[in-house]
Amino acid sequence: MIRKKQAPAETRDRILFTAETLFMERGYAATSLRMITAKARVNLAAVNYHFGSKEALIREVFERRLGPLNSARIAYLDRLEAQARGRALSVEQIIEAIVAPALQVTRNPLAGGAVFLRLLGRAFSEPGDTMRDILPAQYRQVVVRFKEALVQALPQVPDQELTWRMHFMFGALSYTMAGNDALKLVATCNLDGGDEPESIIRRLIPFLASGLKAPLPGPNGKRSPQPGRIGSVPGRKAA
Amino acid sequence: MIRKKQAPAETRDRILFTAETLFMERGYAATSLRMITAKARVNLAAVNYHFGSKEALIREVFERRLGPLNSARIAYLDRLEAQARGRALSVEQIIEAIVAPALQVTRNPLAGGAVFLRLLGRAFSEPGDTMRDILPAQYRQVVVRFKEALVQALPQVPDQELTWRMHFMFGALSYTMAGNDALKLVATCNLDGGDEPESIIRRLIPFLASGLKAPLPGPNGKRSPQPGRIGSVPGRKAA
DNA sequence: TCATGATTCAAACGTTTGTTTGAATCGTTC
DNA sequence: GAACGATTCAAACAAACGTTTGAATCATGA
Repeated sequence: MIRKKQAPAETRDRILFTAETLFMERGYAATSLRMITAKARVNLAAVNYHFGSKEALIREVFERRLGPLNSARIAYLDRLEAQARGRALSVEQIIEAIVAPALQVTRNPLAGGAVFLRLLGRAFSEPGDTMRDILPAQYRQVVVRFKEALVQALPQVPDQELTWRMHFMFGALSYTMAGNDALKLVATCNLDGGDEPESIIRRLIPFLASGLKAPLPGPNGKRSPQPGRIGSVPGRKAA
Repeated sequence: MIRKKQAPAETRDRILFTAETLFMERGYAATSLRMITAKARVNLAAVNYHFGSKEALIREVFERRLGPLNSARIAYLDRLEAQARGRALSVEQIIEAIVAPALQVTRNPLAGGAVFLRLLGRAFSEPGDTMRDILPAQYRQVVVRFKEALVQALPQVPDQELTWRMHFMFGALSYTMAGNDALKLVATCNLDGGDEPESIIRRLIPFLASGLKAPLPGPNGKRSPQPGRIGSVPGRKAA
């Protein structure tokens, strides 16, 4: 007994799931609605019927995943702070509140699995007007909340410096989540067994924590520890 | 007296320059040849005449910039090692050899300026077969060379751990170079005067150096300093 | 001055794009 | 079982895509 019609709302979900994968594999602009509907085995017009347009589809792909993920991050941080009872959290704990919910996503295929995280990592460097609207709206709350926590944990780091270090952290984070193929480039040694999400994160947290806690350039911020102008050619005549 | 024909090879260069900008602003797949030729004020067929195809154009855009940049990085590292006369370089020096040539590119509009670096940062997370061929070929030499240098500078870090830390470093680096608009996201404070390339790099180097030099998880690498399984929910019942 | 090769140009090529249409088909309710 | 809104379907739409063509135009050396 084969069903000729799928269950209601099943077409919608299958489009979302397939689009998520294809956007990750080939990018937004390079993925056509015909690829999505063919792979999802739904009619071409179903996308415009259920979502209205291609842009509305990609927006939906992100919002249904990013909302819960970022809410989990904030909830994780809330619980840590409640446990600390007023004492400042460690930098490692704060970073853990960012990456642990993401790790849980990779463990749960129903929440998007690793596919969505790779898509998310790529979205951060995808240009175009589409992402410029979606990401800031979804992330503003998280950024403000974690910035406050980091100010508590690192009171000696000036505000502007901390903002940049958070920027660097999000860079390494989104790049790592993208599971970039350029990784194979760096891998001059075999990474056997060390590339599961959990072990990656165990390596990433100390790296980021040390970066955030890096010593400041100088007491007054005027001079840099290394002498000379950065970018100037080191003594050619000495060689 | 207006010239009706441009100087030879001027059309070629104008296509390269305009394509570089548009690929940066809108991405590869979302940029059409008609946009490029219209903005460059050349004929549509000029692209296929001078380059053969759209894919050959993007390849040319990258290769003419990336080759010199990576050669400069290796030359910079060579000079530092010659100056050191057998002594191991500091991690900060090695990182400087990576970012300083990039900084010089931003100072020289003829070498691509900041436009190419933003394009490059985005290319690392752009999917598709096109980039999968170009980037590894252009970067293999650099990666091997700098890995050797970092092994010297950080003999206590295991090979596999160092590979991952280099991966994180390239992540933060390419993300920063992309000058991502998500930066505005993190900026809850004003970054007045602190966003020139030079001052960004002065902040980036200590961050990355501290990350690379981060303490190892444990003497045998079995246990993590923070107790408990990462990703597990911190005591809900305690809150 | 004329012939030659390189380059530019307008126009068209065949595909593919996102979107729309109107009829067919479904599950549900009366 | 008839009627209904919701959904699916094949087909077509105009627009934009990368590419090709053949004639026009250029710079150059004989």
